Amino acid sequence: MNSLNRKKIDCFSCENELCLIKTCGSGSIALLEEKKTQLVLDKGQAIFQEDAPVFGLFFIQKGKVKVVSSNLDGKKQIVRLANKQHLLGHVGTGYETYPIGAFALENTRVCFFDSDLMVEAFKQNFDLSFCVMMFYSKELRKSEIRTKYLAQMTVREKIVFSLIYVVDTFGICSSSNTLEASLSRSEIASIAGTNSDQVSRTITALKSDGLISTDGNKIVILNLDGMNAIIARYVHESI
Amino acid sequence: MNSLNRKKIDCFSCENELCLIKTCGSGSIALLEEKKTQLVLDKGQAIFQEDAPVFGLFFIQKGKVKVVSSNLDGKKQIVRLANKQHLLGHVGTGYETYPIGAFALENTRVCFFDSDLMVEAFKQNFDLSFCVMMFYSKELRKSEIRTKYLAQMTVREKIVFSLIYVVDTFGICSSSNTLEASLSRSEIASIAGTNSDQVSRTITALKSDGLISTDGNKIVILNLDGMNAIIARYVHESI
DNA sequence: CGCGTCCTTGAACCGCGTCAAGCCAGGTGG
DNA sequence: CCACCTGGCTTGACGCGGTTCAAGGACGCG
Repeated sequence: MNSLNRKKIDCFSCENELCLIKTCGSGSIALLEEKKTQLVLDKGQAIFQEDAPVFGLFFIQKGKVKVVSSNLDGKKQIVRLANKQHLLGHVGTGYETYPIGAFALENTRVCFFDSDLMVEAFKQNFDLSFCVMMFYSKELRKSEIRTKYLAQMTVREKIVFSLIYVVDTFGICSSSNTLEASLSRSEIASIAGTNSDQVSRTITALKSDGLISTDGNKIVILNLDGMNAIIARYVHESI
Repeated sequence: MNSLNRKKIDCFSCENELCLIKTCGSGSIALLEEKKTQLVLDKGQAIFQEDAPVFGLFFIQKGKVKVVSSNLDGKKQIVRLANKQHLLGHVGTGYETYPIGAFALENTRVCFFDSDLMVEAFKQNFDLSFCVMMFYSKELRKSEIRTKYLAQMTVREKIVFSLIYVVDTFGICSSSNTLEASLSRSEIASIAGTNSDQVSRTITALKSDGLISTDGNKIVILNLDGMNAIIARYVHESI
C-alpha cells in the first residue's frame, strides 16, 4: 500500500537537504535524532487532528501535506499546502489551542520533535532559530496575501490562483506538465473557498479556453502565462 | 495636531512593557537604542508603503496600526490590525518583496531597527529570537483562521467577526463600551472583505437586534455574547 | 453486476455587489 | 451668518454571480 519503507530514517542519512534541522551542528542533530519520533502515513491519513492540539514541530521528510481548518458544520478549508521544505505545528506553551489539522496528500514521512526539545535546539543553534523564524515570517506574508485574494477575487480567479498555488508549492511534471499533486475537485474547492460544482464548471471553461486540459483525474497545465494573466491585477510581485 | 511629543523616547525610559525589545539584556538594548530610528505619525499617515519594501522591524511604542494590501485597481484589504504588543515588517535578505503597507489609525509612535541590527540582536539574545518567532507563529495561526472565516462566512457574519476582531485587538472602553478604535465604514468593510454599503446595512440591522448601538461615529458594543453566538459555528476555541 | 464515490451539468433561487439618490456634519469663503 | 461644497453614511432598487439542489454519467471496487 505505502511505497515508503516504515523503518525509521535517521537525520544523518536523510536525503532531504532542505530540512531545517540540517542547519544544526552535528552535536545537536545527534540529540534531536535520538529523541525524535517518526510517522509514515498513507494518502489521506491525519498527521494531527483539529481537536488535538500539538506542542512541537513536524518536519516533512518526504511527501505532500494539506493543512486544514473546518467549522462546526464540518465544512473544510485548506489554509496551507506544505512540502518537504515546510514545517507543521507550533512550539506552544500549552495554554492556547488552534483548530488546525494536517493530512497527507500522498505517502508521507514526517519527523516530530516536542516543544522542550525544540526550545533546547533553538538555544544551541542560532541558525535553526533564525531559519524557523524566517519560515514563519514568510508564511505569514503569504497567508496575508492569500487573505486578500480570497476576499477580493471572483470564483474563476480564485480557482485559477489555487491551481497556480498548487504548481508553485508542489510543481509540475516537466515532461507532461501535469500537476504533481493529485487533488479532488472538492479539495481544490476548499483551497479556493468555493464548492466542487463551481470547480467543475470552471475547469471545463478553462479547458475550452485552452489554458489547461485533463488526463484522467490529473490536471495538465497548458498555458501558465495565460493563467497568470487572469489574476494579474491582484499581483504586485512574485511571492 | 499630534498629542505625542516628537522628542525621541529611548528604550530605557519607554513605558511600553510589552515591547519585545525589552526581552534583551541591557547591553544589547544600549546598542539597539543607539542605532534605532523613531517615527511619530498622525492618524492616517503611512509607516511604510506597499511599493517600498522594508528590511527591518518596526516595534509599535504607542498607537494603533492597520496593515493593508491592495490590488492594482486600488481596492484595499486590511490583512492585520496591530497594537503596541505587535511588530511590523520582516527581517529580509533583500531578494523578496511583498506588497504590504502599514498606516497609523491614530497618533502613533514606532521604533525601527534595520535587518543587520536585528540579526545581531537575535544572535545575542535568545529570548528575543524566541519571542519574535512565537509572535510570527501566533500571527500565522490567526491569519490562517481568518482565511477560513473570509472564505466561508456570510457578509453579516464577516462583519460581526470583524467587530469582534477589533474588540480583541484594540479593546473597548470599560465605562461606555465603545470601540477604542475609530474606524470608518469602508475600513470595517476592508477588514471583512465587503463594501461600505453592506457595512452600513448590517450595522443598522445589528442595532435593531440590540447587539450594538452607535454614538456619533463610535460603535458601542451592547451584547458581545450575542455577537459571538452569530459566529459560533465557526469557532472551536479562543484565539 | 450492483453499489458507492466522484465528477459534470442544468435549473432555480437569492445573497450581495453595484449604482444612484438623499442625508448629515464639518469646513471654507464670501 | 449664510451659502456652498465635500466626504462619509444610509437606504432603496436592480441585476448578476454563485450557491444550492437534483439528476445523470463515469469510474473503480467488491
